[in-house]
Amino acid sequence: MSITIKDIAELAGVSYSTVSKALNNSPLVKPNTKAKIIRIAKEQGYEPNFAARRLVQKQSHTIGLVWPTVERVALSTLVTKIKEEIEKHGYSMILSINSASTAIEMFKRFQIDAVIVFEETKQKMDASVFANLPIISYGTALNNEIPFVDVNYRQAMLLGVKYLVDLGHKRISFVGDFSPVDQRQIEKYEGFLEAFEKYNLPVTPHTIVNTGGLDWYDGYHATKRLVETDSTLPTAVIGSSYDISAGIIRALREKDLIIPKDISVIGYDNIPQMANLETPLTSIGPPIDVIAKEIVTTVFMLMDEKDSVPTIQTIHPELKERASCAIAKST
Amino acid sequence: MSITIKDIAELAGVSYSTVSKALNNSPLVKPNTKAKIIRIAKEQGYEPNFAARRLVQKQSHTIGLVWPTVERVALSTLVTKIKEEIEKHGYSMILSINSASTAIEMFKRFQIDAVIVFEETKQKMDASVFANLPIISYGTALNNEIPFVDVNYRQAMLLGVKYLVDLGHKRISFVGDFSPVDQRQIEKYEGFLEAFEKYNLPVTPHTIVNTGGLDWYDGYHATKRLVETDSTLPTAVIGSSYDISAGIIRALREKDLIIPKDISVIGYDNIPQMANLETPLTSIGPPIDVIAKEIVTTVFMLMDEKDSVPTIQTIHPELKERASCAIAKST
DNA sequence: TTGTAGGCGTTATCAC
DNA sequence: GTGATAACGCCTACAA
Repeated sequence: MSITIKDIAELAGVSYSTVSKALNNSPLVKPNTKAKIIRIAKEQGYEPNFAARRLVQKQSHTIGLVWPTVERVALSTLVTKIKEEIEKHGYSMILSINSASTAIEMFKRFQIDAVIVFEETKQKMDASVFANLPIISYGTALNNEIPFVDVNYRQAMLLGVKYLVDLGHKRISFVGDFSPVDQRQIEKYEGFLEAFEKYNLPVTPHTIVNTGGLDWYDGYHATKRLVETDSTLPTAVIGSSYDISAGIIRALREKDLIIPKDISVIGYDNIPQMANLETPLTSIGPPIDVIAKEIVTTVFMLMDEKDSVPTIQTIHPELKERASCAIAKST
Repeated sequence: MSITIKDIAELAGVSYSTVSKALNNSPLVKPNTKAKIIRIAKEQGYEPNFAARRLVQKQSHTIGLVWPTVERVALSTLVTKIKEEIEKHGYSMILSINSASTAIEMFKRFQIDAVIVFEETKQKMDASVFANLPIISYGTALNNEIPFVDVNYRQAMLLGVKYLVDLGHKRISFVGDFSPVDQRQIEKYEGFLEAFEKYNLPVTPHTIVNTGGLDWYDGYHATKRLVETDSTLPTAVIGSSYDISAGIIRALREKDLIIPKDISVIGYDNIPQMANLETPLTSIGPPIDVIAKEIVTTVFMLMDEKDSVPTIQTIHPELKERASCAIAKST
């Protein structure tokens, strides 16, 4: 049996309410007694029982994050950033890798104050699961009732294409995966096509390169195929994710194509790691910190007053210049 | 204010202790009343208050896992397996990406029943933090007082080298990272050297190849350098991790070396993904499921009776044959 | 400045 | 079968 404030009260010769006050650093207790009580508590290795405290206080000051797909790394940087952001608000973050409904069930047991969901698949979730629990989703809209932080992928592609066009590029390739499962990949693809039409770019056999996967590996192979054909190569390439872009760079280098002299490259995913690739990569997408901040801010808004939060919140992308793009050679 | 068993009691015209029993499906309450109570509870959207329950029950049936380095993927498969294993015991798993002491502090607030720690750095942790809390660490020994699940990396290397020697190989290279920070990498390296001496293998300029990092990337470059020298190539290579091995395969293929005809390869990390590489890789190390099971079993032992658990528990490696090794050509 | 007492929502132990 | 009632450990008026 662990030690409680009653035990301490006895040892200190005061009532346990005094102990409670002292331990909560209330100004209502004489410094002397306070010091004494605290000392005794330390000596006895007192550990507050949070279940009891929460029973009366109702708040855990903790936010739960549902992240069923740990094995896909892409979000790990974001998770870390979100944690930091949450801590700035004086809250803690806890993680579950279960599916959304199981995780939320568990979080409720812990009296979590709010939930952020990263679930990839659009799942039917009984509304009772998240009834009067501040909850938000990122990536895929979980449910039409749950506020959702979205990224404008289309606009990101537009930004990238425009940038390249302004540099004089015309033969631009999109290297990405468009498995129909992932809405985000599809939007990037569609965004590229839109931009393509908008700037009236010439269609070549290489305009769209399907990687068939999201690993560096997939980007590498796809690009390898691309550069090994006889037809005229693109002067610029847009990679649809960090990993894919890493593969692209590798494949281009192996073909002795100098970036950006021979070919320009832009990668999606605005994360610091882009700077550490073989060639520091100019990238598009909302900076990871911005996404984190947006998500966390929204969650706290939700906790304050549920109604003031829009159902969909869209984050706009930026373009970060690094060393992988150059003016197109006049051809 | 949410609804409690008292409210339900009133609506059902029974005492709240009866409601409690009914909701816990006690056989001590007449089916009729039970049904009625459950119906009312549903109607009212009753949600039990777990803080209150735990105040009396002391158990949360949840195990906390401390994993500060999400951004390093290597462990994610293991985390998932551990979660599954824990669920087999009817428990849940929850994750924190904070440092061990912060995470444990938080877990205690949630009345977690036990803790598993993946922390990479050996940190001084005040014993009071984990006083009478079942706790275990994996990877690096956290502290001499905390039970620790270890992997016998040396033996793994011995296994790999022996296997190759039995196939007739003599010129064997070790491609790995031995940054002094990571004890595990060092042990792999040392294990290789031991085996090397044991079998009296000839030292060549390529016996040891330092990758200087743990990414596929690092393995790729190191191997590239290796195969591009003029000196005689090894007939077999051991890669010290999954990612590094992926890089090795890539580099060998680019040099048009056929695996295993021209060169045999073994990779450390006995995970299913090894089968999906360009060449399915024969690998060494404890199967990931075995590690998970070992960790979880130990944790539950610890919860049952703290004293019966050895401080260090060592898991022994296995060798999984796939398609990357062949008999050495007689030279 | 300190102590008393009621309550938070459950479960568990008794009586009835 | 059902109902009081006492914990569980803590917080917070309010009383002293």
